[in-house]
Amino acid sequence: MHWLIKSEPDVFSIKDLEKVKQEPWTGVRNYQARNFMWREMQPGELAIFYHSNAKPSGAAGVAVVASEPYPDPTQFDPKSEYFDPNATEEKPRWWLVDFKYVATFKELIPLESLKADPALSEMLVCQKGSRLSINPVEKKHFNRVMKIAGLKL
DNA sequence: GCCAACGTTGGC
DNA sequence: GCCAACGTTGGC
Repeated sequence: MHWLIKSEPDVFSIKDLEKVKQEPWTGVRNYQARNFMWREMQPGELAIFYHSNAKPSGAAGVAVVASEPYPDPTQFDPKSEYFDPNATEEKPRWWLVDFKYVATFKELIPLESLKADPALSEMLVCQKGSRLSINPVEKKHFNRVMKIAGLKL
């Protein structure tokens, strides 16, 4: 499976990922998104790195799943904004994987362009009201975005 | 188990 | 900053 992961570039951008090389995807507090990381992602699977809440928002690059799932450490940290008082070390509630940097697109592909492409009309991120921070992406959609970006992996 | 109230996401 | 969409919470 391929994926799309959203991040606000003001908080953590594709450039930040390039700098640190690898990053634990902390702070996901949505069960659907968690389940994708916990139960479905396999190391080596590729993800479109998407900039949300940006000017403009859009597909910015590519990352790769770089770990097995493990408990999100921020859920146990009372000082973290992602602290969850209902989570325990014995029974963690939130799981994550690491992502490793793969590539940055020469130019960001704005959401507007993705939406304008008939080949991507069914891609989740193009749907109205799509809020999920981690989306599964069909291979044909992933390949299409790579083609638009002029990227050969 | 229903649903109103509330909170968050994210495009614009 | 606005607001549509939609997830979560909590009273009943």
